[in-house]
This record gives sequence, structure tokens and C-alpha cells, in this order.
Amino acid sequence: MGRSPCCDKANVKKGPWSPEEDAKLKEFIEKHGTGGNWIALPHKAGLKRCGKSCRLRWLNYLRPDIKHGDFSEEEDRIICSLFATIGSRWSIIASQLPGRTDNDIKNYWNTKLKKKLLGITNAPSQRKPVHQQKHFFPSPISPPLQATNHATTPTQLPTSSQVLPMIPGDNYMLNNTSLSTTSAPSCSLLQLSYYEQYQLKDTTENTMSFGSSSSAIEENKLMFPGGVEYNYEEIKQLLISNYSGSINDISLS
DNA sequence: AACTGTATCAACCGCGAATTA
DNA sequence: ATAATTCGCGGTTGATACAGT
Repeated sequence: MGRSPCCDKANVKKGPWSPEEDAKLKEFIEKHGTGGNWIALPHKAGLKRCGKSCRLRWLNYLRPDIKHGDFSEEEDRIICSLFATIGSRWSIIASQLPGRTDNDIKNYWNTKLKKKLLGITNAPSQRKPVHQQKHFFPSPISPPLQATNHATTPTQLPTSSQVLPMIPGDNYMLNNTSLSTTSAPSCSLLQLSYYEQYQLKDTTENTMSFGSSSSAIEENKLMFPGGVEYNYEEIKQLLISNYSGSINDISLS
């Protein structure tokens, strides 16, 4: 059995919303709320729209606490930190930025921020390896989250103890080995440590974890969000050279 | 001025998860 | 327990604006 459509496609208007439709939807929701049923809402509100379309319009544009306009440096930092940690979980990222919607952040990332950070040009061959990117992630790094939030849902964020930042001079554990960061690892490498626990994938999409025991690497490549590949050995050596602890190697076997 | 390529962003689509009957 | 329904998410598309030639 196929999935039933959420609405009668033939009798539903699509495309941009008119000011009149906006006004109708806004007035209805402000008066009656959503009633917990988006599918029934357009009929009640006198709109020839799909419920999903109404929901999207309200959440992304009409609701009163929406923040429009340019993103601040601080918002950039939060987005980058979270993207580095959890990837393209836009709704979670949006929950950390009051007034911003997941759609907004997704668009902003895809059209501006990604290019700004990766230094992407139209020619992929001009992409720089990670250690040559001056600001692969913004600096300085601030903790994106408080530890007490997001403790229970399946989409939970790492706690602040799981999410670095690593601070030069502090000590950290990696593979049960104590690391000292007195040599002040660069911003890029600090941020790479986010990937160590959560994001590192090889080209066969096996997730790797620098901090645990197993992974498979083929062709010595690491795949980063955005499809950028880097040489594993290169990154490993950079990590090692930036840690002043007694670590001899970062084992992935 | 006309045309073309690129960037932006609102909106749509399909899917999995959650909820309800 | 299970099928149907609804919600919410992330990826993608398409219309429009803008920049460059």
C-alpha cells in the first residue's frame, strides 16, 4: 500500500504566499493556535494550502519571534562549532540560535558560510588542505552549548564535557593517554578534535573515532562534511606534532 | 540595453519518526 | 500489534535578483 497524500494536491495552491494568505494564517494562529493539527488548519483558516505549507510558512516566516537579517560573528561561530560537532542537524543548530530557523541556517550555510570557511572557489582544485586554511573554523572557539540541556532526546547534543574546546595548557585524554596542549595547537587542529569523536569518516563511510579502538581506513583519506577529502597521514602528523604529550602515535587500528 | 551566469532564499518533496485509532 | 495519519526534518528545486560582459 502506498502512502496517502497529506492533502488533495489538485485543490491546493502552491508557490509563493500572498500578503492576504499570510494575514489569514497569522490571524488564525494568533486567535486559535495551531490546534495541534496542521493538516486541518488550512481548511479552518480558509486557506487553499497544504497543511505542511502552512506550517512551514508560519515557522519560517510569520511567527513573531523570527529574526531576519544578517548573521552575526557570534552566530557564525555557533553554527560552525555545531556543524563541526553534529553535522547538518539544522533543527538542533537552530535551537541554539533564538529567532533563527533551520531553513535559514541551512541556506546561510550552503550559500555563504561554507564557502567563507572552506575558502571554496568555483574550481575545486583550488581548495586548500586543512592546515593551509587560515580559518578553517573561526577563532577563538567558545563552547557552543551548556551541558545541562539536551540530555534525553535521541537527537541529543554532546555535553560540554564531550564537546571540546581544548584550551592550550589544559590536559586531555585521548586513547587513555594524557595529552598536554601547552604547545597551543592551532585553531584548526583544536577543531579537528571535534571530529575525532563524532565526525571522522573514511571514504567508505565507516565512522572513525580517534578516541576509541576501531575503524577502517582505505586510501588514506578522510572525508569531511561538504565532501572535502584530506590525507589521513597528513592530518595525523599535524595532530601529533601539535600535542606536546607523550603520545607517539594516534592509533586507529 | 540585452544577454548570460551566479547567488540567494522561499518553498516543495519525500522520508523516517512519532502518534493515534 | 498494526495500520493509518501526522509531524518534523534535511535535501533539493525554482523563481527572482544581481553582477558581469
